[in-house]
Amino acid sequence: MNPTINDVARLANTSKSTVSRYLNGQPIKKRTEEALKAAIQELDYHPNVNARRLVKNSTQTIGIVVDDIANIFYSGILRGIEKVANQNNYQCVYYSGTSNHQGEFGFLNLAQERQVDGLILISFTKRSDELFRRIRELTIPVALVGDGGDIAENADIFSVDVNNEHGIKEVVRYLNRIGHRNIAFIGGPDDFTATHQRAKGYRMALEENGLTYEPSWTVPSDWSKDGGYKAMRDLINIGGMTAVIASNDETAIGALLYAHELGFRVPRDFSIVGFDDIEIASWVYPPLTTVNQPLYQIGLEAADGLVMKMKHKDAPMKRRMLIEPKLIVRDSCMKLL
Amino acid sequence: MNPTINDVARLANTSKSTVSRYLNGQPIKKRTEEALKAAIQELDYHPNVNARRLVKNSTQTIGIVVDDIANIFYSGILRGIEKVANQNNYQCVYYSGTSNHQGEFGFLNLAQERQVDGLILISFTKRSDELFRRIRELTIPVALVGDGGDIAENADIFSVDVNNEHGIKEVVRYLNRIGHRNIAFIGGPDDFTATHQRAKGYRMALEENGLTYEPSWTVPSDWSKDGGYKAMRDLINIGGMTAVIASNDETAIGALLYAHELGFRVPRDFSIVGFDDIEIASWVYPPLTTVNQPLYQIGLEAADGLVMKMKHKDAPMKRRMLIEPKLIVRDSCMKLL
DNA sequence: CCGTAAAATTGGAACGTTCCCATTTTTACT
DNA sequence: AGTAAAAATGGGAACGTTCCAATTTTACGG
Repeated sequence: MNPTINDVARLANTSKSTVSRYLNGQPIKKRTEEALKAAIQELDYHPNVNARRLVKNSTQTIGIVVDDIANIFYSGILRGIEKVANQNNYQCVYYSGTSNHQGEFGFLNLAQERQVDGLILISFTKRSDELFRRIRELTIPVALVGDGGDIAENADIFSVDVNNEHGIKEVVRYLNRIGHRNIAFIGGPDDFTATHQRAKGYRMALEENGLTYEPSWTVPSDWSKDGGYKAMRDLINIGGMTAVIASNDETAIGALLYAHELGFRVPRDFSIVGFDDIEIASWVYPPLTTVNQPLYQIGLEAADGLVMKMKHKDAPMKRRMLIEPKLIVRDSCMKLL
Repeated sequence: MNPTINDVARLANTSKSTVSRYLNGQPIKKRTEEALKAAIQELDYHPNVNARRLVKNSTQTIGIVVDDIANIFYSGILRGIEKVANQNNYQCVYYSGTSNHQGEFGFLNLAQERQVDGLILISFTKRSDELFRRIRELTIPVALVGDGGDIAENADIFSVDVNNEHGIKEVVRYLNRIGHRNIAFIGGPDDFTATHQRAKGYRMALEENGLTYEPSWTVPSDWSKDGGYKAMRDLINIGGMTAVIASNDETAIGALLYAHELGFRVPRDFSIVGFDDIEIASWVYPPLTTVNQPLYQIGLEAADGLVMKMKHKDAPMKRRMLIEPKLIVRDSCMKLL
């Protein structure tokens, strides 16, 4: 029904081999090239990608696995990946874990059925040992966005992550510099590795700056706006702090909302800092001081490492990459004194 | 290198045909079934999807074309589509127009190379006649999210859109009911069909409610936060209105920000309404009254229509579906009198 | 235990490419 | 013009499935 390479060959008075060579950019005599072009146009021929993939045993495709495609947070990362993929003539297919009914490891099928030549796994939650075991059995290269830990490093899996610890330290240093001595901290959910890294950064930075650590000023939360709202309520009940570091922007915005509702002014009564620098961090009032994660760059690096490995199967994979986030000062902190 | 169906057959002492039939859920004798299961496990066999696609000339895949995957606005729609797709054993592949260097119609390749069995095009900008011409030449079913217009309707292309006109009318009615007589309007960019529908709804609703139309109270904008900011500045310079309808939430938030910066209080000094009900509409202060677009449902409907057509090629395609948006009252409007 | 109908199984063609290798054509040079 | 080398071409196998027609096995009544 659809025209095949044979139909083209017949019409152009040549052989399928020649057509195939032409399609793949190999040299062809001028005269036959003209004829081929005409024939292809005439028939509206498009190569059947499935046949090609079968014989080449490769799909020029990168599988991108995310918890939820629609999560705004991944946007920048995806853009970075797509950029590199397109530059190198790879296609992207997205696999959203939650919506597929094949369970946690459903994405493995993408690899096992030879639908993709490489895989990028994006997740910021703690990854199980089982996961690494399964990945290691795959014959295609895999790159991780988020924490891979030592296991990944030892298994020829490339991982790109942000230096969370360092990011929070920057925040504490900044607050200290503008006069804050009493700094509270709103934590994240336990299953995210960033939660622990950020909490650790907070503790260490207090120490490094000679600020005392008051246990009741650290309250756990869940990275949601409502969680931040509640956490701020708890903190205000305890009282005594002049600044609050929320370990992500959404929580910070929740905290901001609660403060507003209680009639407090930010930053006059409380300085608030977030983390992530999501787009809307600058949309709230006052625009939020926060830590920018270079998501685009993260995507770029992850894809770059993967593509390298896909192109040169024998090349050793890059190991691990820690990207430094940057403090973005807006209007949600007040200079004391 | 990878085990094939033949390897499985050999190990289980049967033929590839039997294996194939087993894999496709057809009846098999109990004894051979056991042997097959064991062999498949033993070899860690996974069917090669490309071979299957070649012979079946079908991929069980839906292509989803968006301007930009990362656009938050599409999130809900994508979730709806994925839901239906998964329920019907279809896979989704996303094609993001802008990042691919194949030009405006690059997505056509997905269809022409037989990578997908159906296509959902998501876009809210005006679609060109050229586009419809090209779509009509495709041999696979296509569904549209956004305005298809009469052309789509006449070309067996199913489209799902929101009743923008009606949505804005609801807003005007509501504002009128709580006492507003002087209502301004911030428009959207010209190339979005929703822009015109919403503007039309505004004009018509004023008339229907006996409110006078003041031309200078309609200012065009671009659906960005900064655009809303500037539009509000213009409006305040003109003055006289008690309420402002922004034709999307992002603009409304920009307007809100400008009002705040100038020291006005919302809703005391101005009532502001948005459109879309994006997630953060409830994150700003005050939480924004807006019109909710049932994005999830839109995705559901679009996918449902497409799947129907893919399963029964002969069935007539659904025509056009207009979904009614709903007014969400939050705290950004004040009751007058 | 045979005959027969029904059920299960099998071998081989087909899907549309790529790629190898043998053959033919073209080019370059004496 | 003749020849060697280089370039272009064409035929056919291979990729790993599905599906059809033909064959073998099973089930069962007599």
